[in-house]
Amino acid sequence: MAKTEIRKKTAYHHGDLRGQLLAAARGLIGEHGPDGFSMADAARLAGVSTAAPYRHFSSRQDLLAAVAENGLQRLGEALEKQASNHPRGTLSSIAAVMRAFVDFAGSEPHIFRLMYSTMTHSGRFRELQKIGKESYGVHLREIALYLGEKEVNEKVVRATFLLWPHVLGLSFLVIDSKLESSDFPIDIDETIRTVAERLLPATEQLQKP
Amino acid sequence: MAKTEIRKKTAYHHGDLRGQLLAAARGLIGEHGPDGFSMADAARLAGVSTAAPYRHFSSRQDLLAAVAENGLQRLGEALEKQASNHPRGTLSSIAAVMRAFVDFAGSEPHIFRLMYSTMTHSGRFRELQKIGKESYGVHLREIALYLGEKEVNEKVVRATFLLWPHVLGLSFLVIDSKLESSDFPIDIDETIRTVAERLLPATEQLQKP
DNA sequence: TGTACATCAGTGAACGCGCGTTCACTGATGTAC
DNA sequence: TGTACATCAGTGAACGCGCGTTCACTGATGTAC
Repeated sequence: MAKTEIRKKTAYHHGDLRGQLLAAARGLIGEHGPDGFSMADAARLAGVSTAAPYRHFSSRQDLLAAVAENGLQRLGEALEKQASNHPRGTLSSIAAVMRAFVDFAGSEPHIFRLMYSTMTHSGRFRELQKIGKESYGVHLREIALYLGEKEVNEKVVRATFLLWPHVLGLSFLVIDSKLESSDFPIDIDETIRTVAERLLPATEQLQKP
Repeated sequence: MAKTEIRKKTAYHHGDLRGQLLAAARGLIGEHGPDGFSMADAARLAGVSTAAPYRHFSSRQDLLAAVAENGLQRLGEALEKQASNHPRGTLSSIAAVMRAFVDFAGSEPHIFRLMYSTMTHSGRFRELQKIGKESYGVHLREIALYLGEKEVNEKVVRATFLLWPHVLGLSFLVIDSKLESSDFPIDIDETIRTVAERLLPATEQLQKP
């Protein structure tokens, strides 16, 4: 009985077709971008008829959104993992989380871009935003710990919004190889550390108004 | 003769079809995103046969790249204009340029995203990068003036790369309405000023290694 | 100024293509008794 | 445990569609003499 339930989830007719389609889509998008991905290709890659995907995803958009969702989830896990490699709530854990974010963008540029553009325009906006907050939540938590705050209050949010844009921007610069093609070498870790050191103390200043 | 030369550029058979196609593409992309734009639609909007665009753009990709190029040019002009509204090389002119960048992104999200994704993947990479540098150049110049440097040297580039990611990141946050949906209100101008004030002095520190 | 020729922007019809999606179906798995 | 029925994941063929692009063409404009 227990065994049956497991099989129901992991191996039915085909195995885990939903998962395989997701993986296929991830691969195709990762290589050729969202435009270079088609429902038919994904089906072919999974070794299945072109109609099969519609048992698991209601449309192409739906599968695309699932890929974005999956990316956000993996991003969240990557941040969590890096955070756990450092003493919590220190400058170095904050920097590590920032760095992990940038690295994710650099290693999966197409997926990363998809994640951030799907957020805006998908019908699954809310779901995606919820998951987005999970990865964003890692930042919030580290900064709350660093500032010695017990909850995510206004101060913590403001401090996070001081660092967050920088991380996002760095990510896009990395994707577009702007740092490499700069006339002078830019060290990402150094930049991140400087930014964190300089900006976190500014939180007080921001709170007044 | 002079009149003839002018007409040659502005009004031939159709008028300025190239310009009208560009405008049509801009409109379509601005409303529905790059995916919601087709060569046929652009031609229809310009009131012309579906084959006509190919006299001016060799392919869909080519027209897309032209839209991106045009966007970068307009962005550069917008930055220039804002800079000229403030005393040069001051914190307020730097902040104004940063703000203008974010505003552009907010007012033309699809075009903005296209600009930054086409940069990476178009065959016209180099042209786009050159124009990209024109807008980036406004930042560089203001910061050079602020730091009292006579040329764009390493110090200036490093300082710019300390602010630049922040601007880019803020832009994407604005596009995705992350600032509005934040639990606490975030003031863009305030954020920008704080970042500039805190980060510019860090340039010295960065130079050592 | 007038005529003959060259140029080239825009036409309209057509192409092949691959895609997203639908449909009635089949057959393996799960369930009730 | 065995049988009859229900479920539903995957099939394979087909659809209509709009698109990007090509082609031989036409006719207005520009140019040489």
